[in-house]
Amino acid sequence: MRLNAQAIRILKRNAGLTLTQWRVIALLAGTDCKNSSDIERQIGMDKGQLSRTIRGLAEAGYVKFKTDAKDHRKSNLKLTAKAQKIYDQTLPLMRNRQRSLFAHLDETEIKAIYSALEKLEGAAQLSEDEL
Amino acid sequence: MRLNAQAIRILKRNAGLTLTQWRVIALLAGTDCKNSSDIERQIGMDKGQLSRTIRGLAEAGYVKFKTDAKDHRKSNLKLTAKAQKIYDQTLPLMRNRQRSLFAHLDETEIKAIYSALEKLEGAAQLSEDEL
DNA sequence: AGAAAAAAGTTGACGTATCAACTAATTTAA
DNA sequence: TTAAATTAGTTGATACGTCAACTTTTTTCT
Repeated sequence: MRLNAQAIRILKRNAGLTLTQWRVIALLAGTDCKNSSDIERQIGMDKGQLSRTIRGLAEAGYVKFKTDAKDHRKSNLKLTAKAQKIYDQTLPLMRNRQRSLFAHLDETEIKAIYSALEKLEGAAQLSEDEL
Repeated sequence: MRLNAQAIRILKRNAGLTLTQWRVIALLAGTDCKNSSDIERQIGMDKGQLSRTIRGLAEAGYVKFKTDAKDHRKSNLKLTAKAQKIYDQTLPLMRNRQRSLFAHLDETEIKAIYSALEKLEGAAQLSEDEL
């Protein structure tokens, strides 16, 4: 989407990260998400893509993972210091962008968008049989 | 996007087409677009993807193309009878879907969405320097 | 306890979006 | 008229989104 083009450039130039890499790092840094499934639940991202993204982050030295002691299916993720540093540096940039994007919309518009998108998603989930 | 999931299923099941293939066929059938650049201008689709989509359509026997007599860079596209038939069969299905999607939104919401998306696109095009 | 179901992750496949470099043909402008 | 710029289209690369099949481990149910 064009809407993300700016974010993508910022991330690439300032952090050397892709958008999905950023999202994962941001969730690990800023929420209590600990493993792949937590992230999946939080943002509804595909398991498969998540798996590959995390592997990429691990290979690039941004996360380490260790199998959960109690549930051997899970592996708990932890950001490295390197990742934490980049996160701290990059977050303000992303916040600014977010602000400047939504600065052009008034409250009504923002509400309308969210409500309309919700309805559209709902309608989009009807099965074809009902058409 | 999830919003397209339904369209994708309809196209796959009823026409054996992908979404981009459908879009190209629909433009060739329903507008005066004649070549790749026309389509590009009409829906802002990427040249490269367009080129590959058209090649795919040609290989599947949906379009034929012939170099323009006056401008040898252009190739004029023409739907085959096969494509035209599928288009005629599929258009009603897609129209129904479109209607049922937007049926859930009132006039105000639709306007708000369009206006908000326009503003967002505008804001998204500012260069990072202005942040 | 043992079978069946569910959850966590991995991997493969395909489609879509975007950017960039490139060739060939045409237009423009010096 | 010739050199430079533009336009049409192709090809390669990378990222993203979604679906499906599969393994391993845990939970549920009887």
